[in-house]
Amino acid sequence: MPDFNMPKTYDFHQVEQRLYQQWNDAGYFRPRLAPGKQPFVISMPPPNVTGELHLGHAMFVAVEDLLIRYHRMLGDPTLWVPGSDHAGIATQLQVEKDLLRTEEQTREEIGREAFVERTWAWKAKYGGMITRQLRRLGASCDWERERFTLDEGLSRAVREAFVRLYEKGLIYRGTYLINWSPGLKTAVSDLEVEYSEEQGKLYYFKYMIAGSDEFIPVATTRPETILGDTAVAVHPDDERYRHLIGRTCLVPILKRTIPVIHDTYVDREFGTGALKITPGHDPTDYEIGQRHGLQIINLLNTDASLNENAGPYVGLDRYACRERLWADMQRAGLVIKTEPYLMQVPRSQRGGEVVEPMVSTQWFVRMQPLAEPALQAVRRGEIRIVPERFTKVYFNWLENIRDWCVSRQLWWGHRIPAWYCDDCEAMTVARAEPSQCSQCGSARLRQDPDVLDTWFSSGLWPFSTLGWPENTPDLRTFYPTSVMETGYDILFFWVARMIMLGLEFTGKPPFHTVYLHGMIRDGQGRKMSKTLGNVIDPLQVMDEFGADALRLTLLTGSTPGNDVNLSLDRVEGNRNFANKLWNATRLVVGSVARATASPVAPSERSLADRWILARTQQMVGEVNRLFSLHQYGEAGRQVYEFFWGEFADWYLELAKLELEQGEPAASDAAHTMAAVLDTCLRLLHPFTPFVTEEAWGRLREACQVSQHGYRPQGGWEQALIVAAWPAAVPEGALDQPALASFQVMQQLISAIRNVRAERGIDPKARIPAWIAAGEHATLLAGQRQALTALARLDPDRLQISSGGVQPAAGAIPIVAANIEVFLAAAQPVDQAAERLRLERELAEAMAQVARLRALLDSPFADRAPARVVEKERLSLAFQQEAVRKLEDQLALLRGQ
RNA sequence: GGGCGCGUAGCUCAGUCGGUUAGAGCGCACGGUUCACAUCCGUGAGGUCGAGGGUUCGAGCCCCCCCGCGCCCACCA
Repeated sequence: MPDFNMPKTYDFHQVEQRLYQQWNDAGYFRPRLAPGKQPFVISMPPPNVTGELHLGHAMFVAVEDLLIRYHRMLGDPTLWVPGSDHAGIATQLQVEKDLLRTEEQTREEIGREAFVERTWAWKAKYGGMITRQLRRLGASCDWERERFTLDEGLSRAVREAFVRLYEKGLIYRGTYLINWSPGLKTAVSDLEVEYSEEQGKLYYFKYMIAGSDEFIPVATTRPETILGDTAVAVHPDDERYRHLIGRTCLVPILKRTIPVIHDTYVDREFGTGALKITPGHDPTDYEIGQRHGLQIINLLNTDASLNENAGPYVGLDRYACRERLWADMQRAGLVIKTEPYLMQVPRSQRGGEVVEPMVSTQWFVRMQPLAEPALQAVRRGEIRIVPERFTKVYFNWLENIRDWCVSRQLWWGHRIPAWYCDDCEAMTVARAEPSQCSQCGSARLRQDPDVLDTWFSSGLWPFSTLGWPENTPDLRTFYPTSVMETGYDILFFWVARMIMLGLEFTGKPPFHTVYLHGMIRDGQGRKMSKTLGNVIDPLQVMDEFGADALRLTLLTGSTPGNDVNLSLDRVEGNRNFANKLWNATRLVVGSVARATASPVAPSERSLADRWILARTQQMVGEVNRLFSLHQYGEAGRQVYEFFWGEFADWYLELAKLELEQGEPAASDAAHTMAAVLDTCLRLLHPFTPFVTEEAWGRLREACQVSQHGYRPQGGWEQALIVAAWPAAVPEGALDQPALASFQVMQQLISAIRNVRAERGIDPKARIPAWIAAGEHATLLAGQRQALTALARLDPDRLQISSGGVQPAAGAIPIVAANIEVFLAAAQPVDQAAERLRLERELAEAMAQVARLRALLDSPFADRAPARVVEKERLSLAFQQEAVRKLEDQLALLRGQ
C-alpha cells in the first residue's frame, strides 16, 4: 500500500517546528477581524524575561492556547498578546550573580548606570529564550504584538498610572513600618513575605523598675529587639502589674528608662502577661506605639547589622547581637529562663532569608478605594472566577486589604517619577523628567532612586499592552480582554491588582472571566524543587514525547484550580495517542486515494458507517457542552476515548471489510472514515495542535486529489488552525436505530471474544457458530460479514435464525444481548465448566431480576421521573429474557 | 485562630444535573507477528469510592461529625 510519504511512526521532531513556522508565516496568529463578532482576547501572563521554561509555563500555554485555538476555529477575532516581565528582583539577582562570577564585582562597585546597562545586555542575550520555548509548546500568540514591561510604551503607561494615582491621593510617600529584606536590601510588600513554622525559643527576662528591686517579667522571641524597646505594656486589669503602670523601667544593658503603659491588646494569659514594645521592629508594637505616642527607635542597618542605637552592640549581626546581649543579661542577673517555642518566622519569598520589620520611608498605594470597585465587579458578576471557590478567597483578601508598599530599593525596574529639589527640598511628581522644581523653579533636581514593584507594571498589563494610555485602535477593539488564565498562586499578586487598576484607569473590568489552574507537582505529589531533584524539565519531556503529548497530559490530567501530579507514564501514553491519530490517518488517506465512486447519502450507508456517524455527532454535542462549562479536560478525554475505543478499535476494523468489498462500499467507507477523522482532528486541534494539523493536511490533500473525496461542509479550509469548529447537531436528529443495532453487535462480538479467550480457542481459527437471534435475526443476517470478521467465525458454517437452532454436539452456549450463540470448539469442551459458567450467569441474571422487581415495586416507581423508571422496566424485561435463554441453554447442556 | 482543597483499582487520575451493575491510562495476568499502528490488537483480574451518621424512592456526588494529607489567610510577644 502506498504510504503517501507518511512514515509508520509519527515523527513529531520533524513536524512541530515546521508547522509552527508555517502558521506564523501565514499570519494565523494575528486576529482576523469579523464585523459583528465579539473578539476573544487573552493577555498572556508574562514570564520573567530571563526565566527558563518550567511546567507552570507549559500549563498556562496548554490552557490558553486551547482557548485561543478554540475561539479562532469558532471564527471569533482572536488575539493572544504575548510578552515578558522585567521581574525586578529575580533579574537583578541573576545579573548580580553573573557579575560576581565573571568579573568578581558587585553592583555597587560598577555603579547604577553601568549595572542597568549590563542588565539590558543580559536581557538582549537571554530574553528571547523563554519566548522561543513558548513557541516550542505551540503557543499561537501574536508575536507582532509582543510586549516587555520595561519597553517604551509600557514605561509610559506606568508613569501615567503613577502620576494619576498620585494626583488622586491614592499614592503617597511616608515613613512606616515595612518588611525589609536584608539580603536584597530592599523593602518588600506583605505578599512577598512567607511565614514558615520554625522551632525557636521564648526568652524570659526581667524588666527592672527604676529605683526599685521590683521587676516585670517579659518574654520575647527576638531578644535583640530589647535594645529598641520604648515601653513595657501590661493589661490595665492585670492585678499583678497594675500598681506598676506609670512607673518607669530600665532597658537592660542600655539602662534607658521607658514607661510602663497599659493596653488592652496585651493577653494576660500568654507568656508573662507583660509585653515589651519595640515600635521600630514589630508590626503590633508599631501600632501600640502609635496609640501611645511612643518613640520609635530603628536598630538596624540595611544589612540587618545593629546600628549606633544599639550601644555596645553596634556593628554586630542581628543574630550575633541576640546571643551577646543575652549572655550579658545573664551576667547582669536579668535572665529568667528560655523555653522552646514554635513560631512563625517571616521569610522573603525571593531570597528566603528572614525579613525584618523596619521603619522606613517608602511609597504606598492606598488600596481601600481601589478594592471597593474590584469587589463590586465580582459581586455583580461582571467578572466570574473559575473555579468559583476562589471567589471567597478573593473577597476575603480585598475586604481586609492593607496599603501596598510599591517602592523597591533596586536598580532594575521603573524608576519612580518623583524628583526632589536640592534647594527647597520640594517634591515634583511628573510624567516626564521636569526641568525645574515645581516649587522654587530650581533646576537642581534629583530623581527618587527607587523603582516600582514589578507587580505595579504587571497590574496594567491587559491594557498597557494594547496601547493605553493612548486610545489606540487595538485598545478600542480588544479591550476589555476576555479570559485571564493563570495559576491560583498569583490571584492576589496579579489578578486582583489588574482588576483594581483596570477599573481605575479604564472604568471597565479588564476581563470577564478568571480561569485559575493548579500547581504542577511531581508524580508523587511533591512540590518540584531543585534540592529534591525532582524537577521535570518540559523541554526534555517535549524532546522525548513531543509537545502535543505534554499538552494533552496537562489538559486531561487536571481540573481547574486543582494541583496536578505530572506522571511521565501519562505523557508517554499520550505520545502513543498522537501516534494512533497518525496511523489512523494513514489508513484513511490510503482509502480515500483509492475511492473511485461517489458515495451514497450517509443514511444509505452500512450499519457501521451510520453508527460511527451518529456517535460522532453525539460526541460533538458532548464536547461542545463540556466546553461551555469550562470542562476542557473532560472534553479532551471524551474525544480521546471515542477516537481510540470506538473509531479505531471498532469502526476502522469494520471499514477495512467494506474497503475489501470494492465499490461502491469502499467509497462509502472512505467517505465516512474521512468525515469522522476530519471531525476528530478539528476537536482535538486545541489539545494537540501539531499532530492534528499535520494529519489533517494529509487528509485534506488526499480528499482533494480524489475525484470522489470527502468534502467538509463549507469546503476545505487553508489549514486546520483556521478550520471551522464542529457544531453540535440536535439530539433528535441522531440515527437512533443505528446506535441501538450496533450496540447489539458490539455486545455479541465481545461475548464471543470473551468465551474464545477464556476457553483458549485459537485466536486465528474461524469457528462454526449457530445463532438464535430472535428479533435481531434480520440485523445479524445483514451483518454476517462484520460478525464473522470481528468474532472470527467461519462464514461457511454460520447459521443465523430467528427461531431455534441445532448446534453440533458439544458446542459452547453463550447468551449475549439476549441472543443465543453456540460456538463449535475445535477440541472437546469441558461440559462441567460450561455449565458452571452458565449457572453463574443465570444466578446473576436472576439476582438482577429480583433486584429490579423489588425496585419497581418500591416507592421508586412513583417518585422517580418516568424516564428513569422506564429505563429500569426495560432493563427488567431484558434480564427476564436473559434468564429464559440461560435456562434453555442449561437444559440443553444437561440433556446432552 | 479562620478559610479552602484532597482522600475513588497496585500507581497517576476522571467521574457532568443525585438515577440505582463506578471509568481511563499505566502496571499486572493470559493470548496474538503479513495487509494503519508492537508507540499495536483481543481477553481478564483488580473497588466496603477515608470512617461514621443523616437527607432522599435512590448518594462517590447533598448535609453533619470524625480521621489522614496538603494549601491559603491571620499582629499572641
